[in-house]
Amino acid sequence: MSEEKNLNFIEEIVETDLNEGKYKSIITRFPPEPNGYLHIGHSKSICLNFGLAKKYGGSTNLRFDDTNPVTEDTEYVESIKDDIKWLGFEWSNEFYASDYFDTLFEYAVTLINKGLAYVDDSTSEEIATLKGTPTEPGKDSIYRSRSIEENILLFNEMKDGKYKDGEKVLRAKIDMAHTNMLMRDPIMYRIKHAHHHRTGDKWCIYPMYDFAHGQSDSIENITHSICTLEFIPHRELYDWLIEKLNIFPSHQYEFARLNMTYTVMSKRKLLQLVNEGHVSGWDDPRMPTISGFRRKGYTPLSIRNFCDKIGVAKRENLIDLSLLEFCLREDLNMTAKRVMAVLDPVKLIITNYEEGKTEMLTSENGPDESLGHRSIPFGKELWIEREDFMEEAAKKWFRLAPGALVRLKSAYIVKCESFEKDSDGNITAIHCTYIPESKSGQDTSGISVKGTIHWVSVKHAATAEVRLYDRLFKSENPAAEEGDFKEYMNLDSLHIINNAYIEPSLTTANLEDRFQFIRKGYFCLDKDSTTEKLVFNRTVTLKDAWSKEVKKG
RNA sequence: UGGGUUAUUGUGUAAAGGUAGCACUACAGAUUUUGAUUCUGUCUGUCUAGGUUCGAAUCCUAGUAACCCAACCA
Repeated sequence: MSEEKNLNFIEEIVETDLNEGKYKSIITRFPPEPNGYLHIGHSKSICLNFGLAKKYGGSTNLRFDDTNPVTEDTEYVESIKDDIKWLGFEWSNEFYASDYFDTLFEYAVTLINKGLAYVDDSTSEEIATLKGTPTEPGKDSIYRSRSIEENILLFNEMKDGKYKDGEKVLRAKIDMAHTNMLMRDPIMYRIKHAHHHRTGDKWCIYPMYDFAHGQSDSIENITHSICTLEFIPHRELYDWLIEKLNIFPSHQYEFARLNMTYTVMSKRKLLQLVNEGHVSGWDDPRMPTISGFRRKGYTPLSIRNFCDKIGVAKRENLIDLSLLEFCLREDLNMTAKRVMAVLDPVKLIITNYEEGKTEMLTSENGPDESLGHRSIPFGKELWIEREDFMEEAAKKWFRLAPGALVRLKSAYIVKCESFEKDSDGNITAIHCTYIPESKSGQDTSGISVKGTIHWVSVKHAATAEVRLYDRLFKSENPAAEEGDFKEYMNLDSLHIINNAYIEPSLTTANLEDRFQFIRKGYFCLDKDSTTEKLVFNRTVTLKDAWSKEVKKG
């Protein structure tokens, strides 16, 4: 019945559940821990969870998994909300695991009363030792046989702050010889005399992930609790707790997390890059964080399309960065306004053009008519790109060289007559003549040229700082390399151009605007911009067939 | 050496016993006032070995490889 739909395995599960009447509608959740910024991997999960609810008419909760007060902060809560909104999703409810601390405490008491939980006074080392290894069974703690009454008393004392951090824990009583390590009497509660960003100092005991997550899902009537592969072993415990507590049976499903070439995706590693100053912050445009991509000029649509294309499955993957860039260019190509900017300038002088004359030329803002037109000032002296001139033309060279003709975009065809060099051999000026009949849009010259180059009028140019970003890592998969992942960083990942020349229309650019600097790439204004100094970030380069031609030799 | 999960072209993902498809990448060509875009075309694949079947990526058996699990993290 769904032959042409090509559903992913989770959509198939949802459709089956819906068709069989297991649920009337579905509820999913996105459950970040507020201890860091969201990255592109999270956007896969966000698109999956929110996308599922949208597709099947359900709803999605945003739930902060804030069970560890020492690593969490409201700064992260705010950034996470911003990122999800920016991506274009709306949650039905904003919840916190900490909303359920009272309920969770009652659940723990229930388990104690059923003889399924006990207070253990062992140190963490003792607990680790008695836990055994994957190949050897663990051993029971001497505290495992405490009476229900004693456990209730002790657990309440834990809550009341009678004990110091680490003195006692509450554990589920399952099976110390279980083949699944997580079932060997997992810790449910630990003592942490720490200030929580939401509950303040109300609690000094906090539930572990396993004792909070499934129950939170259950409380919210989550039908499909979707997480990544490394949580597969947790599912058995997830189900065990729901069964013993006899609460709404949410179900956990696991998919493979996103990995991408030339970057790292673990929060720990990203935090390290920030803390050690390898990048300027979580939103450094080289970071794979959502805020980093946003600052770099990525669009929400491009990221959503990307998440759509990569699919959802259970095998380990390493997605080509080029697919993300394809999705980006696909979007930007349709929407970005075309403008001209010269990043590495050299002066071009039109010897037969009237001194001091300014001509306003009309240029289209993009391939789509709806983007409209603008006028650009043209004059006798122009800045052009240094790399668009070659003293001795290479084969298949379509740009400027002595004697060669080239079209100045939206202006005239010029012919290179001569050039000047300084004592170091650098080109300092190029002298051309222009063909007055070749004016763009009213060309009667009958001349056709192979190359078109961009330019900015010297007299009218504004200046700007332009930041060119490259991949942060030289290795395709730095996390999988030998040694420290930071050894594989690309030390040349940021190139700053202090004085690029930009066409005057760019001086009124806004933060949300997207531009294509013709022939140079896509750019956007950076938040560091001031009225005195504009700063542009390169979002992504254009595809470049010429550089490949050059490499071929 | 225990348990769990996964193997389809360079990458990712479809095909639920019946033509191995799609996208990205790469390559070639056409168009182009962006060496962009657009358009056309080309290349490479079912982890291995057996078996069942008219027919196997799919079912069976035995291997192999990768990843996850021994935090009072999530």
